[in-house]
Amino acid sequence: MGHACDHDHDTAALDAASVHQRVTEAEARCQADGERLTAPRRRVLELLIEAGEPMKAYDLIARFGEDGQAAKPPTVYRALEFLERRGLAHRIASISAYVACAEPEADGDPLHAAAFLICDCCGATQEVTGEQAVSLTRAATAAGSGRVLRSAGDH
Amino acid sequence: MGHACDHDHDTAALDAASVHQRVTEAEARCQADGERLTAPRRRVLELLIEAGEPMKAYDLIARFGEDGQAAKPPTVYRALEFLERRGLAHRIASISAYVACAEPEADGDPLHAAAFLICDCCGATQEVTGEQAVSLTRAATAAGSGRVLRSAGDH
DNA sequence: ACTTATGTGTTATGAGATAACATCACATCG
DNA sequence: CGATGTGATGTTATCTCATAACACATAAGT
Repeated sequence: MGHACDHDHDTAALDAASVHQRVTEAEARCQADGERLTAPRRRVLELLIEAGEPMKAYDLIARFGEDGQAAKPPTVYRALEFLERRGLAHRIASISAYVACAEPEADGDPLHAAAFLICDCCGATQEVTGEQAVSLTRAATAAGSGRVLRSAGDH
Repeated sequence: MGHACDHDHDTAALDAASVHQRVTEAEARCQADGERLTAPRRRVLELLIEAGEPMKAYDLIARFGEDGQAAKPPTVYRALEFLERRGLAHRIASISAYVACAEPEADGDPLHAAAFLICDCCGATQEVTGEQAVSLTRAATAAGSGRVLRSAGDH
């Protein structure tokens, strides 16, 4: 998901401490819900948060091991499935990529609706939720200035 | 995309004559725009209209030949790319499927925004456009009664 | 007719995702 | 403590989805 354009997006680059903090918060939320943020799940979440942008599954697979060792696909796909279930990550089907949720605790429901503004020229994304998503969807459609992907969770 | 549930969706099953009519209309629109609805493109559009529901690319590939002969993947993918470009079909990334556009002439822009209500239990879909899409997106999100996928064309 | 655009046919391969099965960790209960 | 059930992991293999690359054909424009 490399950027290759001259304009700017407000990318929230995270330092190591912030990444660790967000992972720890996620762990606390899982424990509170009686779920286990196990090692591979934690590792995948960490990679997603570090990246700060959508990542391809096979990039996660390649980066999984501490020493540059790749993981086996099911390891990462299962972790992603868990993270999605817990509302900690989203799959963006239109670009076959995965991204850490920007606001895991935005509302009571962890499976909150999410929308993504995806820059057509460089792939940068921004997540929005709730009513904001609806109005941004409308605005983006009117402007034709990008793709908007919106998906609600299963019932 | 087989249905396997007991409830009903208003599926607009089309007879052969209606299919033919819609293909002919599409052809007329293409000619008017200086585009060519060539044989493979026409065939793929016909398959999509006949189906009346989203179809997987490889199902189209399998059904492509008149005599049960499969097509080669690029043949169908190229046709789909064309149909999408002309606003005659949509790709539904969340389920990796393709569907004939329900209202190719809904507005001036052939690349109109489209939204799909996808039944989580049987996969039945319904396309909506324009402002209706926005309000249905809102409603479906609130109800949690399905997936909503919305995408605007490139600029 | 010549040339350029665009579309097609074909082979091969890349990218994304999951099925199936064995094994392991852990909580719970007898 | 040990048995048992449940959920998570590791591993192999395979499946589905999609496109690259190249040769050939068929318009459309001059």
